Amino acid sequence: MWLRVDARSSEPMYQQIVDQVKARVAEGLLKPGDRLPSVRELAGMLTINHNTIAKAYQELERQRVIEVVRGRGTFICETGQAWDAEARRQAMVDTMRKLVVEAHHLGMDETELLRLFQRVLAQWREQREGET
Amino acid sequence: MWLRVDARSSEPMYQQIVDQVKARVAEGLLKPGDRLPSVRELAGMLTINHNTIAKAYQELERQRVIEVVRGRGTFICETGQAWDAEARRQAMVDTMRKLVVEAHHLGMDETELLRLFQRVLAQWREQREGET
DNA sequence: CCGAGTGTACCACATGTACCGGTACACACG
DNA sequence: CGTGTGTACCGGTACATGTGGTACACTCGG
Repeated sequence: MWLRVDARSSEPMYQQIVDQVKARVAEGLLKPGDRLPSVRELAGMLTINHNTIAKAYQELERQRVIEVVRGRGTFICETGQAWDAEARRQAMVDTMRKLVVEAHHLGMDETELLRLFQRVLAQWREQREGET
Repeated sequence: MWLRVDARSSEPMYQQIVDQVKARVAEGLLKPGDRLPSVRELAGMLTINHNTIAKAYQELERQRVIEVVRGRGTFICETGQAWDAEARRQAMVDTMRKLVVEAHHLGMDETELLRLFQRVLAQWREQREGET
């Protein structure tokens, strides 16, 4: 199974689902048109309430990751269709700024920070190619 | 004044204080040995409760950003003394991974993402040099 | 020594919100 | 109509946040 949730995590279960689905899409394991399990089906698999799944799906739909068709199911949709792209891009910049500050407090050089980021990018590329 | 808090922000006020102090330190506007206002003094300036300031200071002390001397005040201490450096470094890696996923969903290439990060770094360096 | 100023440790309380579950409803398809 | 889909609503629990107040321990200068 490509989905796992931990009820004891500090991160809420619905958020874990959101993150994992987004990651699978980014990795290419979930492609546009693919259908996700129904809320009750997935709830049964994970033995949690279907409302928790529904909340995750609603968030994913808000982010234009999935498309919901009442009575039929939910499907992965094309990427790059985000309506709030500019706001989310700005949020990424804010996150990066915080990374720079945090790096400084950990005694990391700017060069080290950049190298770390490049390493994360490289690992991502490896994993993505390995699973495809 | 180098500190501003917004009570209506989704981010708690004590967290805003923590982030801003850390940013000022990283920028070099606050240097090791500099003294912060007392909890009651800063509370008066921002017209919020002293307990909120105390919470921010405790968090800053936990992260080894400031040093507390009972009866004297709080002072910026040297950087690179973090005790949980490894855990915080790992948290940075997790943040970077999420950035990669988010970039993909916004239709950003890995090259674009890297360039954006480099630009943030460059802006940071400019601002830091301009204010010093 | 005393007092003012410092951070700290409590407490009680109100507020808002996140989280999750149960139930019932609305829609699509065959 | 029945089954399967997502959705809306309500409620309970828990937690985070912020406030106000009080008291305590410490440092320093008078």
